[in-house]
Amino acid sequence: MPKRGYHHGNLKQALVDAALRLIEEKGPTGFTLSEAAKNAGVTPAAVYRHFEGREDLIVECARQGHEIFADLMIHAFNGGKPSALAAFEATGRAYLAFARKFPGHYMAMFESGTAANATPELAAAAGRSRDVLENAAQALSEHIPPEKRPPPSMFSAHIWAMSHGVVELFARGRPGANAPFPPEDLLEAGIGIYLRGLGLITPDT
Amino acid sequence: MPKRGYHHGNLKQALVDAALRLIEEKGPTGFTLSEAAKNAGVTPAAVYRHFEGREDLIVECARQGHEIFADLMIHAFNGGKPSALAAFEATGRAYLAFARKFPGHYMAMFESGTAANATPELAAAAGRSRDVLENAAQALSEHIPPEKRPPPSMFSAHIWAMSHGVVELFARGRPGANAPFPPEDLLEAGIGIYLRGLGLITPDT
DNA sequence: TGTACATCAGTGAACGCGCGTTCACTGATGTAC
DNA sequence: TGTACATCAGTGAACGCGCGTTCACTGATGTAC
Repeated sequence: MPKRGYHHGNLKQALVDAALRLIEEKGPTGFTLSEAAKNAGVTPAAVYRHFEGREDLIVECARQGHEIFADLMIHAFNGGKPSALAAFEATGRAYLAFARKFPGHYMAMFESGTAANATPELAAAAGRSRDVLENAAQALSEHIPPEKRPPPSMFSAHIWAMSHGVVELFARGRPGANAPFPPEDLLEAGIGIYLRGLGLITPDT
Repeated sequence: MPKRGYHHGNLKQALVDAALRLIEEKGPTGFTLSEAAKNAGVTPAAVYRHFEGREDLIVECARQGHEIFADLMIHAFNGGKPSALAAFEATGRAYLAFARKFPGHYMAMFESGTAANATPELAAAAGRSRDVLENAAQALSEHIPPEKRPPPSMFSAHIWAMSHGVVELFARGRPGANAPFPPEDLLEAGIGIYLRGLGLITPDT
């Protein structure tokens, strides 16, 4: 029901959406409160009815991102079924899918320079998505021969680092960036090699 | 010889240094031309004697970064001695050492959002440092059993992605970021597992 | 159903600020003779 | 060595701009009776 009179109806979310679009276009620091307000069809001053200021708006973007992220990852992991390995690989693919599908959220979460503990709400959401990753690593870790088993948190840090690196270096529309391979393939192959190094995939697989 | 009269003497480099310090402190977009000029003890207008503008100054920072980077990596690789593997691992460590020691350069190169081909000089420097990485990967790649040998450019992309990811996620002084391990150890272990997955390290090593 | 009124969610004008950039200028330096 | 002069490398004032934020305000909505 798009009334669009004096009152907006759902301005808070409209501002978040506008901010996300701007972050996606110009990066987290290229976005301005005034422009977000304008894109939402509203005066800059109206923003202060819903947020404390510019920073607070970015924090809300990041928070929503973490919620979506955690949900997607939980769904992909699927309780470790059908196998710990398959679930783990699905989780890796979900990471990249999230970065691709929600670039504004991704940037707000990991590239905005906002402290992960800016607000209790953000800290909680960020903790939740970190836990998902670590749980997936933990579950898989039990299938690793003990003598070559790294701590699960190191394990998940490796996967996270490679995923993040692929996103930043090869999955962005950076001008002049020549992605040698589709990022999905690149990441899947990289994780595959890594897991083989842990003895989780047999050489003949 | 610090004369410091009306003429500065080496303003161009002083501006680059000031810009790098600011980028390091506040990120690539938090830096302003005016502030860089002030830090170099000079009027903003003086910058235009040496650079076309703000963007041009960042590009020069990135260019110098790529030169240093390539030199360091070439030195670490050391022509593949004493062994392709050892040289490769030294190169990986050099990557992280560079990011740690020259954070301003690193950010200007990889996080500033400037096109890699903004100027021919920058493109040349960036190409040079990319080639170093790929050559190291190429040399090592010949020791991989052919049936599990990925294209060298994919190989180097994996290592680069993991290195970059470790830098971004765990080696920054991000507030609220709890690095579970020293980044050096994290990266070394990660690359070790990856190389084992390629059959380059025997399980007993 | 109608009216009075409190509350909510916007407006729009104003502010002070620092930015990037331009311009005519001037002090310092280097060179020719 | 001294002088005239071209060139270089800076100054400082000015500009227009968009920013984040504040403030008193007002139109729209919801609720009590």
